[in-house]
Amino acid sequence: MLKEERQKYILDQVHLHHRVLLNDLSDSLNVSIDTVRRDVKELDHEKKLKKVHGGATSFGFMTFTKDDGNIYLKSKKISIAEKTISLLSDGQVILMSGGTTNMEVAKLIPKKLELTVFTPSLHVAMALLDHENVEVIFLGGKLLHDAKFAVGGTVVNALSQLRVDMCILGTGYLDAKFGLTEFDWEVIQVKQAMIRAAKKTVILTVSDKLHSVQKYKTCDMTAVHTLVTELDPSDPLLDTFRPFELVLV
Amino acid sequence: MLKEERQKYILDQVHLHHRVLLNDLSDSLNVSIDTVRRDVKELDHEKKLKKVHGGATSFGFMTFTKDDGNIYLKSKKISIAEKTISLLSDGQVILMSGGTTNMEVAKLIPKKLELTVFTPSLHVAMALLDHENVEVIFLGGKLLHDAKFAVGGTVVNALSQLRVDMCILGTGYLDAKFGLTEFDWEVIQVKQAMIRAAKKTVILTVSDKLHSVQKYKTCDMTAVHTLVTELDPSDPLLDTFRPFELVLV
DNA sequence: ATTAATTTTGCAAGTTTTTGCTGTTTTTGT
DNA sequence: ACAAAAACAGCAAAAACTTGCAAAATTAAT
Repeated sequence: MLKEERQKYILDQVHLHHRVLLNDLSDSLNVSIDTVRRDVKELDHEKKLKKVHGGATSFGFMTFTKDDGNIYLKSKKISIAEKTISLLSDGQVILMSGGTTNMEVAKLIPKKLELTVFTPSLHVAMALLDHENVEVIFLGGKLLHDAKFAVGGTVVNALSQLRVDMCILGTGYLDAKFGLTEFDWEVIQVKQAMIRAAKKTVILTVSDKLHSVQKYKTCDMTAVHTLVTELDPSDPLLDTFRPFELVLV
Repeated sequence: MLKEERQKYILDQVHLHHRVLLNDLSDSLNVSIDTVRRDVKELDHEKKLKKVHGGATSFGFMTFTKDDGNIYLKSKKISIAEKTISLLSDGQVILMSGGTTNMEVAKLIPKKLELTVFTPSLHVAMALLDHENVEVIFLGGKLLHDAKFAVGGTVVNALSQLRVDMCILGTGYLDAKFGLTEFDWEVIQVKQAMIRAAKKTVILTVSDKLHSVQKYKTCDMTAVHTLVTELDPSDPLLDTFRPFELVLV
């Protein structure tokens, strides 16, 4: 197994579980603990994850300690959020999924902007309610304990009766070949319904999550209209996505 | 378990409950009290929380209780919440409205209690999601900016299809003659639907709100099965409510 | 294809961290 | 003031980390 594959696997595991133990990694990768240790050390140095005693955690893990080492990731997300907001205009009706990037969008919406937002995310809803001129409609359903996100038939059903201007998907992994993928089946159902309900689909993703594939597929790249990352639109990392009819913001 | 996980759990608990006991932490984390003590000491040194004798508190809580003189009100509500929890049992399906008293109930639910809870309140939903064994279903709809509470046809509609064991109404003013009253018309609609959907109606109210009347009426006293206040059930202040078939907790 | 240079990997010895336990001191409530 | 609970300090075992080094694998060059 190549070193790159290993490190990618490690990153995926960290993103998936928010934390990993070096022992588990060494076990499932069939390499010595030293090798894993070195890999994690490297990834930590590249700010891709945070090495801790006995394992590693993702930056998003520490929800309450905002001023730790994840300033990099946070600033990326804010940059993405700012770009996203330029896509919005008065009177629009939009859908927003969950995720920390969408949270930043919700927080940064200008006070004067008049919007109607449907969302199944508790956190996003909460953040949106700070804005007097935003009408917030929560898509109710069974809530996932970890993601604070509503899933299930009620949500999908409610979405099937909507036809909104835009749908902003926050989390998720993106790959030119495999499209948008996730690791939670129930979330997939909701996101697919969101895409169906919207005229345009906007994907927000930090560049770390580009060229990554997870277990389940939400949609093809052809379903995506706009891709927002913190990278410059001309960045070569985005080349594989150019064949599609995307607006790279 | 990673040290980081532990500390995150501690921080989450502190932020959620505003105060934690070292013993409880040691218990639920399955580590020695010394380890918890060291963790809290560290977090205190990092200014993430405030260590106090026997436990820790969040910074926000301290200022809240000191500046606001409402420690009394808060302790009243906690007392009410504790009484309310004694009404709950494993496997029940219940409805919870919003309000700070219901929030306290949501926070204080024992970790082991298995419940299914429907609620239109963002705050209550958030607090409930802390409990692994509680299934939380959010009743979606248009959210009120101030109350963080879902109202409107969707909520009422969803409620009309439910038949649950109990409905716990948190806010509201109570009077023997005029029944339960509110000042928000849209909230009334939802509460009425909640009462219709439940076999039993439980009202939580601090004694300050007894014998008060607001603009709109939710229901008569005859619709109420149980009344929970911080007062002793034999308190003469409750005399006017005794003619009704109430359980005074 | 073979050899040399470079990188990567695994191992062992020594160091540091973490954790639970001991007994002692301090704090708290009555 | 006294008993109970909590905090502290020191200690020892276990787990995790570091470093240096040699074997193995990968890459580059002849």
